[in-house]
Amino acid sequence: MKITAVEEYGLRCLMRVAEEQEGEPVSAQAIAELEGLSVSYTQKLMRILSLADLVESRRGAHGGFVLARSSEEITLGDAIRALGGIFDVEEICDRHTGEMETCAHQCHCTIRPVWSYISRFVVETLDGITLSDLMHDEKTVARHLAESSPATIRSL
Amino acid sequence: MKITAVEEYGLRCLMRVAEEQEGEPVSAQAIAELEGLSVSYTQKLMRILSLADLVESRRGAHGGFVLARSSEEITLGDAIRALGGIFDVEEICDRHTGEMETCAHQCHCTIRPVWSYISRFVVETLDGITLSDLMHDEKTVARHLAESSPATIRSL
DNA sequence: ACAATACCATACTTTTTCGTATGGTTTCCT
DNA sequence: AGGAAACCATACGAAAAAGTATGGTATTGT
Repeated sequence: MKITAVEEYGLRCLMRVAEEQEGEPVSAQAIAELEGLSVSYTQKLMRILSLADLVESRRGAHGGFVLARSSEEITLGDAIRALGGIFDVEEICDRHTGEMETCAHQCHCTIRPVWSYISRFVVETLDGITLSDLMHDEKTVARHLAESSPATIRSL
Repeated sequence: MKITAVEEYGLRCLMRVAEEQEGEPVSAQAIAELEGLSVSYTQKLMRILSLADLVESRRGAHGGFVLARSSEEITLGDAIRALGGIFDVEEICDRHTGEMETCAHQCHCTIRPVWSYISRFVVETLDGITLSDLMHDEKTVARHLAESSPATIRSL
């Protein structure tokens, strides 16, 4: 179970835009320097975020990217979904080899509810954290996590 | 955030061995047919499980694979760790591009505790479920998950 | 107007993961 | 003994992901 490069770096880039205090656009060039990424790659990541309507782009001199909504209105869940998404039970079961018409476990799959449980937890956790939350220090975020215990994960 | 093919199929193959009631070895050929995988690929997956000491192999006629321990003593966490592992915060931060000596967020990384929290939850959940648990029907597993709410996830 | 800045869109290369193929070794059975 | 069953080890090819490059378009400022 892995976090992809696009998710990891894309989220970092998004945070750089969110952290801009004056509301000025942040250029891909600037983000690339801050994160140690190439400008090309940064542009690619920003385009994904732009197409997902998480950031708005401004062309031309002094252009760059600004958040499409306030940092309180964008959750980590929004970001991760845009950048690749969280695994889903249906997706897992659909990825069977072509030799069988349908998932070998379709009728009697006991692994399914485990993935379902975990992915639900992850989605709820990420949806409960906004970019604004992340702009505080680690302890604040940790406290926020501990206090926001997902309640619905018990209802399978 | 994705579950890899090796994790998915490897776990299924392991379950097929666990489900063998008589304690007879299950051949890669037999597992391949049950799961709709090629024999080659199944062998590769079983080798991973074998090197991780989750299964033992028996060569020769009537050979195959048996669990190295009882199904009560092998957890999903053991299996996933053998098959690729769960993402780790250190691993994420180490995967920065070569242009910077160290992670751009080293001193002030607020995303870190979120991944830490999630990975901890996943590890605890998977470590709390044995292959034996999975050999019951979905409802049993679901109930088991709901009842075994990880307690330590709050202590960051 | 024109040059500089910066995003846009797509194509390309490299790396990793996925899956297959092959030749070899061990064990069992007759 | 000898052949068949089954794992072992590695090499190979295909597909997906990661990352780069390039030519183009829009905006700003002089």
